[in-house]
Amino acid sequence: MNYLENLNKEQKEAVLYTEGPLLIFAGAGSGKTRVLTYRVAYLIEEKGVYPTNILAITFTNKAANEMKERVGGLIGNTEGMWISTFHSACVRILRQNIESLKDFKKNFVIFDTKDQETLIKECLKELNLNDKNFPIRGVATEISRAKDMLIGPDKYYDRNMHDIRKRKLADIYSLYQKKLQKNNALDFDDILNKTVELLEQNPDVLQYYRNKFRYILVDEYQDTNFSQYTLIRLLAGEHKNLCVVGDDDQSIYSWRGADIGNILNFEKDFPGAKVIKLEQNYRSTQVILDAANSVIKNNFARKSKKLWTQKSTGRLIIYHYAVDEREEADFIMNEVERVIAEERRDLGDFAILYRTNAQSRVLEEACMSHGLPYRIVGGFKFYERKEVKDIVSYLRVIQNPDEDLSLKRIINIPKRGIGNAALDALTQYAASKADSLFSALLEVDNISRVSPKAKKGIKEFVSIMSELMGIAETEKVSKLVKEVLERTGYLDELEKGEDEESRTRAENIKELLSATFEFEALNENALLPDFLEQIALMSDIDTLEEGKSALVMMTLHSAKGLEYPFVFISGMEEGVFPSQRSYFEANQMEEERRLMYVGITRAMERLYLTAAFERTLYGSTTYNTVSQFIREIPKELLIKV
DNA sequence: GTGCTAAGAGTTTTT
DNA sequence: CTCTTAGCAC
Repeated sequence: MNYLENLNKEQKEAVLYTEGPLLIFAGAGSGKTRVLTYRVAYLIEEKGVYPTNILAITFTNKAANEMKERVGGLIGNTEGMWISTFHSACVRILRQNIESLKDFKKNFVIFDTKDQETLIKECLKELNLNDKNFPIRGVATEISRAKDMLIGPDKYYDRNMHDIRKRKLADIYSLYQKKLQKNNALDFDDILNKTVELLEQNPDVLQYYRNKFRYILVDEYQDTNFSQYTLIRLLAGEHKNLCVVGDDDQSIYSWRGADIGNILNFEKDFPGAKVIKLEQNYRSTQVILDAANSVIKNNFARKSKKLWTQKSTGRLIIYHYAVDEREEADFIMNEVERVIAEERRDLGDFAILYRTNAQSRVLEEACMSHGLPYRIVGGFKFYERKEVKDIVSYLRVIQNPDEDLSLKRIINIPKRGIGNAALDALTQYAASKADSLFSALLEVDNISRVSPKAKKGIKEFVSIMSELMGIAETEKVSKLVKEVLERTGYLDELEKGEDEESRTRAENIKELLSATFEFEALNENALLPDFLEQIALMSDIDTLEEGKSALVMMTLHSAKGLEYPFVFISGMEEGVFPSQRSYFEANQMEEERRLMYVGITRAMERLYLTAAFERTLYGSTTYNTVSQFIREIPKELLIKV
């Protein structure tokens, strides 16, 4: 196989070592994706492994698609292989098997963060708890952390009996789970947890998938949480043909439950595991690597490794200390323009990174005033916009009429004269019959407390919905969305509005429609559940189109796995980066440092670090000192301009 | 039941 | 500072 010639000694070893547990420590830019894709190709072409016996897990859909493409490039096609994120793979397993868990039906929907918050709010109300003592986001995080650890409501209660507040939290958690079940909905965490539950409780299902996935690869293993780890152990526990790739220095998701211990303990978990370190970097210049190495060596909790390259020393790192954030942004834009003019580079060669999304605004304004085309990853989420979510809610009710949450959202959109009074009566009626809100709508004639006006509206709504449900059976998603827009009069109403806002909303709706066409072009026989799943599990970075000639801006987190010839890291100030909130704990500060390490190693040719003396963020002005991470870079690597 | 205004709360990172 | 929510008047 001639393509093995393209690999260095360690990479080759990693590709050829196919049987038994293998841990690959892959430093930034060390050709990790190349190893993974060659490994898959090698398994199939040389070892005669069936594509259907391969499971490759990545963290984003973007990474999964990239891997599919590259494997396809090596061996022709990737049919039969499962190359996907944890979440997509689990949804796929659950769609087949969730009914053996009894609590859920095949047509379940996925609740995003916003839906979760709405549901928790309902729980608080029912339990007479106020959101002062139980801030919704805080409760959501607490529940999510418990779920990451596979701790259910009962176990959570048992563990925290001594703590009055946490006992209440256990009540919320428990009610929250009941409500999810009633809505026939899973949140992000449950997608993983229910899969674990399914496999643990059904030996035959587990055996099926163990036999099916003879070879398992997991990318970004340092970012796995306990439930993902458990899932992998379940699937790989028998044959142990498990290859995990990761870099403890790039673990930046502990706040999401990721446990760096999973990668550090791999050799204990899988005795006899082979360990390979990839330290040769193919991405960056020596200067950039020296900076990265010297920053990360301040961390204690890590496996020692050192990136090196055969590339030239490269240019020094440019550090600019600006007066304020506007001047900082201006400096960046001027520099971009200068380099483009003098060195004939493309705008797409530049990326600007920052710690928080809130920092993007000034940069965006600067791009506009300089007339530079730009793309921002994240921040605004297309599918969380009001108008888009409205239409998606229609689709969700069509797929799963049990889902009260979306139903409540859309029942009076556009206005049908169904107000709170009617909704209360309906909710109570549904509760008394322990049935869904939708079923109460069908029996509205039996509910005396609903006004005639509301009854008329409800009947109208029900008839529209049943028509749409019929359409969903036979038609494609794009056609369905069109019908939703038409029959509900949603788009009409927006187009009547003369103001700017109505116009952008109408545009967003049209964008949603074109998203359905795109979806159909890529997924031939895909149906409504597939579409809803895709949009629910889509991450910001998945929407980044590559090869476009535009300046890219994103958070440091989003930038992981990407590379750009020119990288700017802005807001290099204490309190901004590292973030204020990381001061309390040493391991949080180490995580910030890893984030810095990730940021630095995105740069191929040149790195810029910028800070501002005065910064206005969230309406108040602060004066911060320069980030400690700049001081951790040897002076001789920096030029101050 | 709808629509407006005023006050209040929350701002790290996200599958 | 901005977005959301709650309360009030029609």
